[in-house]
Amino acid sequence: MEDNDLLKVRLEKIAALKAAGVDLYPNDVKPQNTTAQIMAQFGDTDSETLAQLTQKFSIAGRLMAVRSFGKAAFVKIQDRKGQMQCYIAKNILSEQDFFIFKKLDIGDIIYISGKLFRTKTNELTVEVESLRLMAKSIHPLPEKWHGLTDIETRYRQRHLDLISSPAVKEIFYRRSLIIKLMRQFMDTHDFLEVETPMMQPRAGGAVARPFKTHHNALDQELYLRIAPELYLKRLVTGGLERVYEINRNFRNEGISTFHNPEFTMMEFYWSYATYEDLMSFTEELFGFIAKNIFEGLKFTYQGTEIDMTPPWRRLTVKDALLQIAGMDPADLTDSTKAIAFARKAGCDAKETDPLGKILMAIFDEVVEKKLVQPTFVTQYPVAVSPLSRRSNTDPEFVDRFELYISGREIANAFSELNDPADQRDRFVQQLKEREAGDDEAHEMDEDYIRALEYGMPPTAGEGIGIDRLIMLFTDSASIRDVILFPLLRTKQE
RNA sequence: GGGCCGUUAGCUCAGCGGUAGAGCAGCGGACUUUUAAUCCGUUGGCCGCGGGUUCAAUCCCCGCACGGCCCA
Repeated sequence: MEDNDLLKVRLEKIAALKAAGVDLYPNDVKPQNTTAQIMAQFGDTDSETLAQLTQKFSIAGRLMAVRSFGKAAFVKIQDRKGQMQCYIAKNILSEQDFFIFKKLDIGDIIYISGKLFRTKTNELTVEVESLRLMAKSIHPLPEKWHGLTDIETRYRQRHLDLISSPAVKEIFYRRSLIIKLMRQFMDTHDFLEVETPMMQPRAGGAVARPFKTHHNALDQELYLRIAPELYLKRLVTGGLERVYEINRNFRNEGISTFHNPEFTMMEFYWSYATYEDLMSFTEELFGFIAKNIFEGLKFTYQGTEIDMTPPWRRLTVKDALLQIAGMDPADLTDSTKAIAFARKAGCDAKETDPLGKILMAIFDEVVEKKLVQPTFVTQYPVAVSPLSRRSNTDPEFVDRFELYISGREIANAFSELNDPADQRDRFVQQLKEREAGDDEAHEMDEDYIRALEYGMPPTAGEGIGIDRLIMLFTDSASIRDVILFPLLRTKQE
């Protein structure tokens, strides 16, 4: 299924260019300027001053528009930072260069050089003195005005999306900036950036289904990691004390506007800190990013103003269930009552489930979407937190929080469980749930317990979903809009 | 996994039981200061795929594929 006629025309042009001795894919010219740099430097310079300039400028990029008058033309060249208008005139170019210009198509990569001037309408423009074809394009680009709107094509052929939509390009520039800012913030606070295994013999550190793979030489099953947690805490035990990792996690679960099977997470561990320290730290980190991007702590996400001014709301899971879900205090301690409430709220709950799990199912169904402004939900049931430290005030709950913004979980953090005996008990409990049919329950990890037995300092750790954070800071409705190549089903012909 | 929606020219979209339309892009022509340039002319379609209903299907029905949104 090829665009036959359009392709044929371009192939004829290629033949004509070749016959005239034109190299279609040279690599011997380097542009000395970018469109953005010229604009920044001469955007305010008047015509008279420009006319005095003897300096030549050269830019390269994709030909995006041609307005031709026969013997002259205005064209737009787009490079990584923007677009610039250029003026082509037959009496300025060499005969060969003008011949090449006439054979160009929108979408070709070209190089031009010349002097700057202002047009009648005062637009800063390069008067082209010489021109090179740098790479021939044989497929037509999306329409110039509407651009590319077909969502499937946008994700499958992201190059077309990036070429035709400056707003998309802007999102990925901002994504890079946000991650840079996070690194800067962590480095400033004396955290060490590390990399831990993506392929693990046991997929631990979170509650999720893993992807499975196989190493041939070792003849061993391996899992793509669902979290780096257990490795990062080994490093804390090893004395690194403050570590962070920004990298991909893989979870073999459904795809939605908030879930991609591979997603980016920043996880960090901070010795001698508690989950309460992490709340303040998170407020500072998010504030640091927001101030750099928005020059303030308030911004709009999908039509709703989000205010990141600290301190953020803090409430316990229990209080959230009482105040927001409208549960009765008796429902929180009685499994039968909790199950009845859960069923009424429309979530499944099995009689065999521990109470804590049932409560969290109600939380996810009823409370989550109502937490629009930044909110730390604290004190999770121990049953759903196999790696968190028990609370000193109530051992059935743990010193943990999840951060919700715009009704979505953005971060998960807790004071780490560093008592190896308790950790073993938790793993044993998880094994029981696995045997009861919960294939997401955590596996036993003897190596990890052994590491804890050497003594891990009291530590707090946090994971922040980078893609979701970037959605928030780019006002994106879908996680696919902040991931360059989101997973799609392979198309079969 | 379920529900709803979409798939028509390279792109953006109309059409809707009687055999395919527009704009942009392309091609030919005019034009040396345009800004989605303009003006004249013009090429281009397995109407996602497979069945069915019908004298006749892009249109109605069923299935499939891919995508979107919502739900689990």
